[in-house]
Amino acid sequence: MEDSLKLENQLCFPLYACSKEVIRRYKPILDKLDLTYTQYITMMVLWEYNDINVKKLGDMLFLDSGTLTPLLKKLESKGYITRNRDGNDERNVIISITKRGQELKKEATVVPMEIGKCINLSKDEAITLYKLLYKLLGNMEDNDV
Amino acid sequence: MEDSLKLENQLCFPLYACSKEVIRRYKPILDKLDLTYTQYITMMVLWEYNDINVKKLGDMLFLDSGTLTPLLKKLESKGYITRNRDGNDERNVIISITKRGQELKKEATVVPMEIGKCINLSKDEAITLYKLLYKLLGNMEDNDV
DNA sequence: ATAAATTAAATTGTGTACAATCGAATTGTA
DNA sequence: TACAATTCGATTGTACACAATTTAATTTAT
Repeated sequence: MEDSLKLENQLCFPLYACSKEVIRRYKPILDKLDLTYTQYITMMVLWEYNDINVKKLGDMLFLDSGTLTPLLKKLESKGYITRNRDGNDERNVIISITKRGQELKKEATVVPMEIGKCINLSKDEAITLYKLLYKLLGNMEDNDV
Repeated sequence: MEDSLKLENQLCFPLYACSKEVIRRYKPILDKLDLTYTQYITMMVLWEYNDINVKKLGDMLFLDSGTLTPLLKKLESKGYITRNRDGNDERNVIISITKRGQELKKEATVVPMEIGKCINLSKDEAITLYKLLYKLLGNMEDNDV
């Protein structure tokens, strides 16, 4: 009972530590693209979908407008995206990737491999971890919708 | 090749999202103790060791002095810890738990169970996830020491 | 048709995170 | 024993993260 308050018996702590450490490994790689990790995952969504509004982007990335608004303004100032109100519904701001943003994808192709090297898990381990993390994400979503 | 830059094919992203979501589940529980998540894991170390210097605390929590210094000052202002220079080596600041900090542990005993409810993984799944996360942490440490 | 409710983004405020740098204390070495 | 290198904590600056609130636009219900 007492032991449940030991750091080593927590599941959340290694989750938190791993997340931070992996992101720290991204930094020197992403520095070359002049992107932070959060900007990088935002660009990943746009590389796939080209256009998306802030709300949907936030749902996909688990981020709210307080985080995204300044981040998107920064990406806009770098010329990777544009921000425009939706003519059909002026409440929405549609984020669109620019040509320059598209081009950035080519430079980013090396990133996943570089990260894979320092992650250094077997295919099986990576798949197991991946599935458990998504299961956990799903469990938590069930719990508060 | 192209697909490696899709969000859904990343291992880091669910790690990052899970970490944030779990910590968000801690918030309403820890609010009752007037602790943030980072303050909570700091207290967990002190509940176990009573005294520790900032350097060792940072090594355990994967946090640096830039994060810990203001956080420890806040815990000090709440009366849960004290901060004193080490007489033997004035470079070190020793963090010690106070009586009030010890008492907080009793109130915190419910926290792990509350969190367990929303994590909602089987024992086996939790153990597998735990081991994989620590393995990953280990792999990354090997890679840059 | 219009007031009330809802929705989306932006803003504000607090709290991390961490790289880079600084200053004081300590240690290693010529 | 000086003095260079190292170590530790604090500080500064940038970038999230998110709760709570605000503002504007849209939808719903009367």
